[in-house]
Amino acid sequence: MTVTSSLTKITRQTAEPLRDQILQRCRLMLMGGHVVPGQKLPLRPLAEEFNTSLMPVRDALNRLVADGALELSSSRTIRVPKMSEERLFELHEIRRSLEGLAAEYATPLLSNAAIDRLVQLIDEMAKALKAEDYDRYIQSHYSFHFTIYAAAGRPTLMGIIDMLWLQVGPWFRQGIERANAMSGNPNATHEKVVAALRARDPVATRTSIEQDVFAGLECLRKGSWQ
Amino acid sequence: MTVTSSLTKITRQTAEPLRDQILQRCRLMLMGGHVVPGQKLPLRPLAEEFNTSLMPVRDALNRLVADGALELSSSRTIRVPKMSEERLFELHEIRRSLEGLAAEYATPLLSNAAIDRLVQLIDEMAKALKAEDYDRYIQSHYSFHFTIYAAAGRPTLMGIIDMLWLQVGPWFRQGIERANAMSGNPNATHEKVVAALRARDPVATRTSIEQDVFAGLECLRKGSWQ
DNA sequence: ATATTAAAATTGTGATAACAAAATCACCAT
DNA sequence: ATGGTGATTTTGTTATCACAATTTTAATAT
Repeated sequence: MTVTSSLTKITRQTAEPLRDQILQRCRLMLMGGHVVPGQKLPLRPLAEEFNTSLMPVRDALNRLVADGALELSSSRTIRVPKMSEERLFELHEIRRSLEGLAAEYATPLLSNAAIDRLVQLIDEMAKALKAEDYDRYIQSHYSFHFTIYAAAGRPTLMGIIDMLWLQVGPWFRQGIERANAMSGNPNATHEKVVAALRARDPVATRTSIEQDVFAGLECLRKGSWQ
Repeated sequence: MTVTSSLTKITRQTAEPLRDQILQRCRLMLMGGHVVPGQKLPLRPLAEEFNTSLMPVRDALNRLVADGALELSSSRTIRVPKMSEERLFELHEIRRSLEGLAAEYATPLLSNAAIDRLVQLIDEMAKALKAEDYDRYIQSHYSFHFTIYAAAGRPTLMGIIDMLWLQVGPWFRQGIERANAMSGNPNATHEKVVAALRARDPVATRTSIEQDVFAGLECLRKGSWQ
């Protein structure tokens, strides 16, 4: 039995440290929901799957612990955190505040071409939902939001938002899957965001992003996140 | 020549990892402004000063890099970041947003005893300024703010705020020293915060904390942060 | 069957060593 | 003095190993 499913080996590329390659892999696993809350991530089995020594795995996982995406249990084993209703709520409060801020700043700065791309991404999300291709949905959804946040030109702010997404990641997929089954429309708020951006109305953009974040919270809190 | 001034050695305590002890030391150095922006922090000399091997130092410093408190230069040496006016502004935007949020939530939760303690801390800050004891000022100032934020009962939010303070730390001291020389009164906003808390007025608390954050920014941006 | 306990395996932490890349220094020519 | 050039040192990264603590497993007694 492997720690994670289907990991291809890490190969030594000049310049890029193994640690960073492993970190990127782990980030994708978390963001994509390919990981079970509460699951242990022991260093040695992971290192064996990646075909490296302990050290780069240790570095990558410690980084994710620092970001709150993983946690050190009482006995120091590294685990995917479980979610409490309080933590879920808190994460979305912070998300609302910071993503609203980023969206507001992005409003005058986003190019028309970028806004067109947002429309494409909304379409892609809808298609992915219909096809129940949740990996693609999650990818498009991430692109939609971070296309906006990147335009704000606030690297530290974007880093923190990214950190928050990483913490919500493991629960996002199941929330989307359930919402899709219940035939809700997770794209309604996205269209409001685009409309506000088109109108170049910073406050409206902020408000619609805030609504989107809280719609996402509702989506998640209806399920079992234990 | 040593990397940092006057570091006592780290001794192996059962239970607490060396990494965490070193991390705590480095955090105090950064928060206290006992570190020069742009300064290199090479692993081996630091490990020698702490009397440990590379590994726990490496872990602690990598953690601080993850938090944005230190940076990896192009050639991978770890350094105390320099500050640009943009980054300073961005950090304070985020601080305003999140510390305002935390203060608002703390308003109904802070005990009367805690509010009394805040008044004591304001007094302590004033005395420390008069005595030009900036270490004590920084300590009291930190306690003042985080007594409030801790009461909000939002651990993730507090962690992010703490991370932001760590990033501003190296410039905070010189800002305070200069403001003190110019005989400004950095405590005026603190008294407004206490008044708002006494009145149990969440919006007023938020507003006064936001004002305090931006007063702090003004304090810093007047100087040379390069 | 169930609880207890001891042995075995597994875990993260930390030390040491090897390595390549980068930075530094010394030396020399101009 | 100044600029270049090669040798030396210093750097972070990674591998390997030792260790104590925890977890798991297995055996035993009730």
